Amino acid sequence: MSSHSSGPVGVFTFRLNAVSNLSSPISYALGRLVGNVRTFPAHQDIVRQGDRPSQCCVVLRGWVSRNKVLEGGVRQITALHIPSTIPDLQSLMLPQMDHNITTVTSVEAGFIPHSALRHLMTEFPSLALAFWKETLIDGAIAREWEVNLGSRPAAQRIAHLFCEMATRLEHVGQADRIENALSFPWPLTQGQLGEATGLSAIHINRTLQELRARGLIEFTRQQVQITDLDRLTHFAGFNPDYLLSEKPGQSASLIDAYERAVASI
Amino acid sequence: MSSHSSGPVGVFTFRLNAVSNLSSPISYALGRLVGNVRTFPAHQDIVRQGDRPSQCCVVLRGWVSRNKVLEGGVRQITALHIPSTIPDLQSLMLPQMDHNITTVTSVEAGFIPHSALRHLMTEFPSLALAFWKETLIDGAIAREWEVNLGSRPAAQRIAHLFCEMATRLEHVGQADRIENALSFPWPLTQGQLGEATGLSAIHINRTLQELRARGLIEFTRQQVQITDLDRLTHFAGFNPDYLLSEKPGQSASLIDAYERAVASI
DNA sequence: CGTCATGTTGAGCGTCATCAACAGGAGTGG
DNA sequence: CCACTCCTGTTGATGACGCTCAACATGACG
Repeated sequence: MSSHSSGPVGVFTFRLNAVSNLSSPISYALGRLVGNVRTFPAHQDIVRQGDRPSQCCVVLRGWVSRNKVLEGGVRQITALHIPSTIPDLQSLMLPQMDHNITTVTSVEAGFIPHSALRHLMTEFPSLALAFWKETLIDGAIAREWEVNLGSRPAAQRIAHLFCEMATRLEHVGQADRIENALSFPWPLTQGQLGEATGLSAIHINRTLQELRARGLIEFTRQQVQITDLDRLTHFAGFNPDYLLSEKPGQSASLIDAYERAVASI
Repeated sequence: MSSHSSGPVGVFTFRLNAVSNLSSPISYALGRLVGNVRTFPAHQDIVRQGDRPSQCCVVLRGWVSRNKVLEGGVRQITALHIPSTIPDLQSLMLPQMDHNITTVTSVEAGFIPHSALRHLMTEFPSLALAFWKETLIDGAIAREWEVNLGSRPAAQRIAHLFCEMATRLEHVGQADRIENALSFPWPLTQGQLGEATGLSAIHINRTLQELRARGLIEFTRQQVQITDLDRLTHFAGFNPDYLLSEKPGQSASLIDAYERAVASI
């Protein structure tokens, strides 16, 4: 537990320890680098396609989306990010952003200068491994979204997204489970859900009604309730393996060993 | 230039230098680790979903696809890989594969044991940065595929894939350019093209005819010819920036500096 | 025998339009 | 200061219509 665990940065350092298996000194140092914390309103770009950031953004509260906008104005959401992640970490290695980072809800975000991150990476080489692993998991999620967009009909596509977000939210303690039922906040409008699934807002509306009629999900404003997770999982063809290809803590040994090996040179 | 540059491993070490900006000693060492080179027939899995590989696969000749198969038997191709890449590099960090690696053509592939890669990464910490960067570029390509699958109509979707592959192939010298025309090998059947774009094989067939009728592309068996790259680029809404978010050689300074910084500890 | 080609049919989904519900903000009067 | 209205923008809901694309044919070509 770092001294930051109680503030807004706490969720960040907590995740670094639990999910990314970073050792406490590294996550503590990272947490201390987060500065310039401020609040963004909903539906606002934090980073834009074509930008060349000199700092990275840490999401501390709220949801953000990765998205690209086509010439015609159509927007495709390619990923959803929940708190404690660094959505534009790639700008450290790829200077020009290929997509936008946009707030979904009101968002509290902090910033870490690239220079500080680079310095910390030379001090703790295993940090690069942790970042690489984060990127690999993002990649696995992106692949599953490709399958969703390319191969599943509308109802299953929406259901699959709900399954994925339910799993990810529960994993960071932001979903309430009672037996086989799961409820969690859902800040996306039907229009945004359409942008994420490649469907029109109208068709989203009708398909949601179908899912409700089947008794698979319920909506109370800003909140989704999955009545029977097993049924929804089966309906959507959801397999959670891709979200965390290993049990938490398992890769700690690799990262620790790497740290010791480099330090001993 | 390593001593391997003339053999099949040459394309691998060449790309490590040119694209990944690895220094010659590292790429030379990596090239030496490639062993057990053998040839796979077309349409065969090299690595399967659920596998826990203990080695990584280096594609030396031919094309492979990343793909996932749904319960109903529908296959979604999420990425295409051309020679000189390591498609299952992620198995170093995420032990369980979330997707299949399948040959498209006949493929020559070599293998590097995880243990050797891990050892080399402790010897050259900047190798992790290079691998991370590769993963980030893969991620940028995956995002563009998500946009393709979710937001573009059939004709533009296919045209966009042709633009992407033309650019990537030309980048490694496997496309012939004459003025504004570009021709390159195209080993995918119409069925596989459908699996990559989320369209039925029949609709692929008809849309290809439409593209031919518009004079945008021509087909000779196993070969695609883009008659006017600018026109096709405009038609598809293709912007090549995401493929290499920087000019080759630009990130060499970061990786070199990282190598020196860690070595000087 | 796999791949490409071509016709027919219909389901799935997009587009356009309208309407209700709701949340702010400005102004008004109490 | 608070309550009430009016206005406006956003979201969700619903109907009518048309187009894109999938499903199931059946041949033709290597």
